[in-house]
Amino acid sequence: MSDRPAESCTCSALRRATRALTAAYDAALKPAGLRVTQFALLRYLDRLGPIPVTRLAAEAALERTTMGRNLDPLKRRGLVAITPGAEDPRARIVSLTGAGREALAAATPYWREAQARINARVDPATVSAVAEALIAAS
Amino acid sequence: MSDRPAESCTCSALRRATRALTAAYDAALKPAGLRVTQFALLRYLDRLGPIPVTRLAAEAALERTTMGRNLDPLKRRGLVAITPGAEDPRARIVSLTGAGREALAAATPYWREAQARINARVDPATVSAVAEALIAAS
DNA sequence: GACGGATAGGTGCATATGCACCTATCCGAT
DNA sequence: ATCGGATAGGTGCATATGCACCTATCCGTC
Repeated sequence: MSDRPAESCTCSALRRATRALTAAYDAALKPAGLRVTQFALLRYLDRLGPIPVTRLAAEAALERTTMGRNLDPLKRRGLVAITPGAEDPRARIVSLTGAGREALAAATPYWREAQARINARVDPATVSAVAEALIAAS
Repeated sequence: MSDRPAESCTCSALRRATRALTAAYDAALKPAGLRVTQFALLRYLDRLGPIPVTRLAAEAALERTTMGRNLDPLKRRGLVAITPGAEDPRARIVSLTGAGREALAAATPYWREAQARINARVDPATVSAVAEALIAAS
């Protein structure tokens, strides 16, 4: 057991903040039956349209296999559809279903509420700047 | 598929930054055979001394059961020991073993290196401030 | 001393994350 | 036409995270 005040770990501090923030968003989205990760994924699909898994993963800066698995619960609930690519049969094209679009629309007000609550207390531009700087520095 | 530029999700941005930062720290700590979560846990134990799981979880702002499971790989590798509490037999007292102390010491230079690299590029005080503000706002 | 709420912890389940390794297909060079 | 590297994706494994629900023990009150 050491003495001396411990220098705080930048990474652990950020992980902790992310846990707290994720819990807040998840709680806000709970009535819509989505987690913030799932909501973000549906939003990507809405913005990008039908897209292969690997490109979707690149867009979200997620590991390819992670994206594959994150799609599973949405697939199971019928919010996204996965079809083989027309040109390249290896590709799996992910797209929003009607139910997915509805779920996204239903969840968006809850997300906006969470977003507004947080953004009112912490300047979102600052958060963005810090986040981008950390990504660049990593 | 909507048009209009998408307002970026504060939570997703932070999650993404945390993934990147965690990967950087994990890579830095790889020679020491620890992940940043595990390193942070060993550091807590070093600072706090033998401590029951629930209190350790509270210190780290982690869910109690999450802490229990995060201890598993460290337990398996003999870096921490878990003994029943002397006064309260329900309590499980977690403590650093000799091997745990050695692993912590061996990993610390790698952690410092990662910490220095990041802190040189992103002001750690700003990161701390943002992290704390987000925790308070959540 | 017995009862009942509070407290310490564990287990099952589900999601989130990434690595190592595998298969299948594509496509350019020969 | 074929061969070999590149590319799309999946699976197994391990960790990280938290919720719901369970047991065991403690302790104050009667």
